[in-house]
Amino acid sequence: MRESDIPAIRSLELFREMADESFAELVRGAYVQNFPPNMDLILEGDQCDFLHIVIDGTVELFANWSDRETAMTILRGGATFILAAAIRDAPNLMSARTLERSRIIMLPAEDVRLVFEKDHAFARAVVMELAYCYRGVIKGVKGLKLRTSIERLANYLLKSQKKFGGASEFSLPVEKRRLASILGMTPENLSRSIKSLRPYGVEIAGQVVKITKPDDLKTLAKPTSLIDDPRS
Amino acid sequence: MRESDIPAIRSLELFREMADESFAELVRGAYVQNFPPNMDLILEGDQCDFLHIVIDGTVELFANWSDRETAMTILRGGATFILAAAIRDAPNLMSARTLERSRIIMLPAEDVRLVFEKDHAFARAVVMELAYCYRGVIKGVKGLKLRTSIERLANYLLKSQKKFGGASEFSLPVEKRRLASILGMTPENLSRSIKSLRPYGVEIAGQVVKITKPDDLKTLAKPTSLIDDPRS
DNA sequence: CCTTTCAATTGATAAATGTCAAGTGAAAGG
DNA sequence: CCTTTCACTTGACATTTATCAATTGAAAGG
Repeated sequence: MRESDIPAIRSLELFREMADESFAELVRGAYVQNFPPNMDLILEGDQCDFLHIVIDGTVELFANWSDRETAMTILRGGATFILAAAIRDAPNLMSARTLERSRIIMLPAEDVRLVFEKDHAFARAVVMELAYCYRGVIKGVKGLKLRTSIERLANYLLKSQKKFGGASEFSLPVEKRRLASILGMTPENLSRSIKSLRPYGVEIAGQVVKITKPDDLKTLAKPTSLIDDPRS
Repeated sequence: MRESDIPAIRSLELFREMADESFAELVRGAYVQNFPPNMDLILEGDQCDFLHIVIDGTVELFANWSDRETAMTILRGGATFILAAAIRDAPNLMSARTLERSRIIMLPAEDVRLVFEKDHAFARAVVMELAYCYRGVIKGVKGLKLRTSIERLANYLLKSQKKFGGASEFSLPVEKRRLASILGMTPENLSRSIKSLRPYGVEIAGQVVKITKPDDLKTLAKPTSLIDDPRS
């Protein structure tokens, strides 16, 4: 791995507070690698050998069952994945692939467990990260079970808008078919759902989203921090 | 709290390995209380003041949005809840109520965070528990997104059967309407789904489930450890 | 610049799931 | 023992969502 990657890793929340010595031990066995788009990184069911961290690019976590596939989440710079499996030394519950060319750190899971045993600050950070991820998934389940697909889409758009600083126009950061899968619907239905949001001031042309009546959209979406706010 | 409760708590995985001193500190501020059935314990959105542990009885975690409600999970003796919120000092994402008369330990969340800072063995146990819960929810999402409601029911029945030692006859441990909500369907649809499993050797009379053709049922359910095995 | 490819869309249809309105039946309470 | 209550069931129907089959359109590659 490049020396120049180290400060970027160190500054991630997961590694920020740990002792220099522990960090060195973690980084010693680390790989950093560039992957082309659409490259499989991890296969569901495999033993978890590395904790992965996305430095740059985009990674999709997905799962299969009986000829079906669903996107679980999409990760970007700074996100870790397969932390729970690495810590518990358990098989991966999800597969992972790159969507764009991506730069990824791989820390041997065994090193992670060893350092985790020794360094309390790291253990603390792991707990915080895991609790954060857990809460994220719970919010996802609430959305899936309590909302229709149109409501999920409406809330997704409002969330994206917020992420882009509230601009009334922004660009979808994922292909629509992946977005459909994330939201738990088919691409065909996403198309139709988008159309059905037109009366609420949503215009989507290609990747460009324009929200002209945010208040009307909010009336439909009824966003709540307990589902839609990624922090807290 | 009663002296007699202490060994039971101590023997839970979460507290088994921690130092005596830390355990004493945790237990000092703890409450143990008996609640009648159908008693609200926690309200979604409230700040999290206590880590809860079910000693005896049954607790339902559920969530509401816009006049809708869904059951998230059902907990029995030994289970902890609201751990992630307690650790992160964040608002509860789910509400909780007792289903039966239940005996519950409540540990002040602040004590949990304090002891967590000091006692590495406890921190380690918290991480293991959180990672376990995280993986449980991920399995739930996979079931919801990859399976139809009949497939979810079939797998639920097989899982229950396993829990009861593989007996061909056992009793449903929850009301059907709650089971329906857990599985993400309406009570009406659960009734019909049960009927549609009759060709696969499933007979349900009242609470009593009889599985006469487990192999046929498995062919339909296609259980996989990556969704249906609670451990690993 | 043309061709190819493939995501996205659209329409028609089917399947899954939810809603509403009655009924049934078993358990709890008087 | 009777009444009441309420979970559960059933049937009819509505809605939501998925599937299948074309078609469009934009981006990538020769």
